Amino acid sequence: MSVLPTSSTCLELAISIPGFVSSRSLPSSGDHTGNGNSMRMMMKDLDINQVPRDSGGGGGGGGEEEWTTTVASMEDEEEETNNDGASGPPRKKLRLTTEQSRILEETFRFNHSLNPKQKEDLAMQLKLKARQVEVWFQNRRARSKLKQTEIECEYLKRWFGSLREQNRRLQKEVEELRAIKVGRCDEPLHSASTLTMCPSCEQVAAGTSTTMHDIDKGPIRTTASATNQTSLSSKVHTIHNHSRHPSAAFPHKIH
DNA sequence: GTTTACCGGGCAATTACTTCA
DNA sequence: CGTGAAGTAATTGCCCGGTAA
Repeated sequence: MSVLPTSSTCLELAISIPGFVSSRSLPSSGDHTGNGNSMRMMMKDLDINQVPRDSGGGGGGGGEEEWTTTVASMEDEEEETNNDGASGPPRKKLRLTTEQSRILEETFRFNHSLNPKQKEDLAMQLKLKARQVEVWFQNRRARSKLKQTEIECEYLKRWFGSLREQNRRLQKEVEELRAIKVGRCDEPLHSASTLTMCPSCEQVAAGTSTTMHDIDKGPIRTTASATNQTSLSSKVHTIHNHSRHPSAAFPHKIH
C-alpha cells in the first residue's frame, strides 16, 4: 500500500492498495435512488419511449398529442436510416419512466448482471429492447462503482490528513527530544533515571548489549516527554499498527 | 494436448441528448 | 431566451474466458 500525495499542498492522492478490491458488485439498497433524476422524473412522469408523431408541429400542445412508441421501432429504423450517409438523423435518447427505473433498480438490487434469459424477460416486461436493458445495467454498474470510488477516495483523503497531522506532531516531538539530548551532552549517557525505553524495546535491549537507543534509530523516552500524553515510541507503535491496513477499515461500502 | 479463430459479455472511455437552474 | 452543468442513455473499442475446429 502506498499513499502518495501528488503535492505537498494538495490532498489529491495517488493510491495503490494491493489486495484491495473496489466494490465488487453486491446487491445494493443504498444509493440506487440517489440520483437526482428521480425527482425530475416524478415531476414529469412522461413516457419518453414515446415521441409525438408530429414532431414538427403542435408547439406546447402536450397532453393531447398522439404518441407512438419508438423503442421497438427504433432498431428497425436504424437499419434503414443508417444507410443514408454519415450524417443521419440525430441520435434519439430514451428516457426511462419512473416505473421502468423502479423495476430496473429493484432488479439490480438482487442481481448486478443478467443472463440472456433474464435480460430478455426483463426487457419484455419493461417493453424495452434487451440491448437497452443491458446498457442500463452496464451504466448502473459503472455508476455504482464510481460512487464507491468517491467514498473510498474521501476516506483516504481523511486518513491521509490524519497521518500527516500525526507525522507533524511526531516530527515536532523528535525535534524536542533532539534538543533535550543535545542539552545533556555533558551528562553521562547511562543516566537511567532520565532515559527509559518502551517495554517492547526494553525486551529487545535486554537480549543484547544495547544500552542506549539512538534517537534516530529507535524509540526512546525521556522523563520530560513521558509527561506528555503518549510517548514517541507508543505513537510509533500506534502508527505501525494503524497504518498497516488502512483499507481494511473502510467504514462505508456501497453495495 | 495445443493452437487458432470466433463469439459473447463486461468494462472504460467517450459521445450525445435531455433537463434544469 | 440562451447557456452551462449535471445526469444518463448509447456507442465504441478493447480485453478476456469459453468453445469448437
